[in-house]
Amino acid sequence: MVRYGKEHKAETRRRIIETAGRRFKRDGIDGSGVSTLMKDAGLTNGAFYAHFESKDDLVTTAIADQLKVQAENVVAQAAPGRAGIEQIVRGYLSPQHRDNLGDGCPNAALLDEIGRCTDTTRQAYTDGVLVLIDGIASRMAPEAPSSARVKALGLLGLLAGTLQLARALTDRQLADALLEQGVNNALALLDADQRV
Amino acid sequence: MVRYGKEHKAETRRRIIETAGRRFKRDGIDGSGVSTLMKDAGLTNGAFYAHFESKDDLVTTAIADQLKVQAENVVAQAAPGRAGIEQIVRGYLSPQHRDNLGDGCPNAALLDEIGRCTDTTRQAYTDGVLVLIDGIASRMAPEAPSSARVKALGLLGLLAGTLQLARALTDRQLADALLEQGVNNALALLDADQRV
DNA sequence: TCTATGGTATGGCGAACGTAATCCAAATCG
DNA sequence: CGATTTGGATTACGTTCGCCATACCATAGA
Repeated sequence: MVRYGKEHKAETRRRIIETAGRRFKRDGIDGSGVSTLMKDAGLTNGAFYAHFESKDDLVTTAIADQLKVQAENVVAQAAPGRAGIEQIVRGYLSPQHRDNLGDGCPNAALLDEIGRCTDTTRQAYTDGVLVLIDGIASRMAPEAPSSARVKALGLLGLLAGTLQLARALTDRQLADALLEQGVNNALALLDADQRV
Repeated sequence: MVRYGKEHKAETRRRIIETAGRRFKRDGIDGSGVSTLMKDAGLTNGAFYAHFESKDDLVTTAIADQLKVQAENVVAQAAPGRAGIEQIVRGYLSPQHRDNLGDGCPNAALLDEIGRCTDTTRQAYTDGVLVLIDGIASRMAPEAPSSARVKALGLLGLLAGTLQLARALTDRQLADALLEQGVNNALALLDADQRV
């Protein structure tokens, strides 16, 4: 077994990606400096460029990683079919998720900032989100028509936007009510979809 | 009496607020420096602090202004009742709006960043968005039950999230399809609401 | 002309990204 | 098994750019 070899560097790289993902979600991409990101990983800023070409390189990698993890969680943890979707929706639009930026959905935390990123980053985002989307779509329409993907994207837009709005409001009661409304909206769309 | 006339300074301030609103929406809050913001207004950075206490002060003011203008546009331009809502929804989830950051909705452009702002800024956002929301709510349920406000917030969340998602995707055809799906979703919610 | 006012020009200070020069521990080889 | 090599990490630095402040100037009204 290699002791110092490839595993060491790969593990360090992984740690940077994971802690950076959390930091980006909490403080934003522009709001997170390289030296802070490295301190989060227990390193100093100079080591950064042995792992990534640039901050943008890390941003792209971290976003892809966040979406991958989220997709795995969806696939692994949620029940199949409509029951799984309802489970996902209720967990997503919960006060716990609203109040936990770091462990939460990267879409809700970063979506408008991602829209301003480089094409490379947005491409990685697009690829990553489609994997997540397919995990959701398979539960919305098991027969999987081509429109299922678009419907799942529509659902994700609703979820992310509602959560962002709940996070931005200072009135917590109103934010709570909005989350409930969001759950009702999401479920209503699913039911309307099945009726057609 | 005042030398330059009150109008002059007030007009300069207004110009800064308006150009800053556009810049924030295009480049983000963290992505916009004070000297850039002032250059946009045709001034140099030093003059900034004759008009605002700090960048945060401008951020708060600009967000409030953006929401005020948006609320006025909604009230002024959209027809009353359900027809007005449909008009708003179709305009909001249009490719034109998606491709025009600077003139677009401040919620879609800045929502997740606003969630990370100071309490003061978030309070100003909350106050401002509620005015906008009431303009929408009055068209959703003319009898105006207390839940109309929450329903309108739910709709705004759907609209903003869907538009953000459409902006982040690199696949334009998919983004177009998502916008259409968003329109259908929004209208379905309105109809479901009326049936109850 | 005198003075208040709005704006410019300039600068301090810190943080940002990125690049070395150096260090130290593990891996390899004679 | 000791010397050498390798490579990940540290420290330090350069440059740029961020926010914020102030000394000065130009203008317009009294």
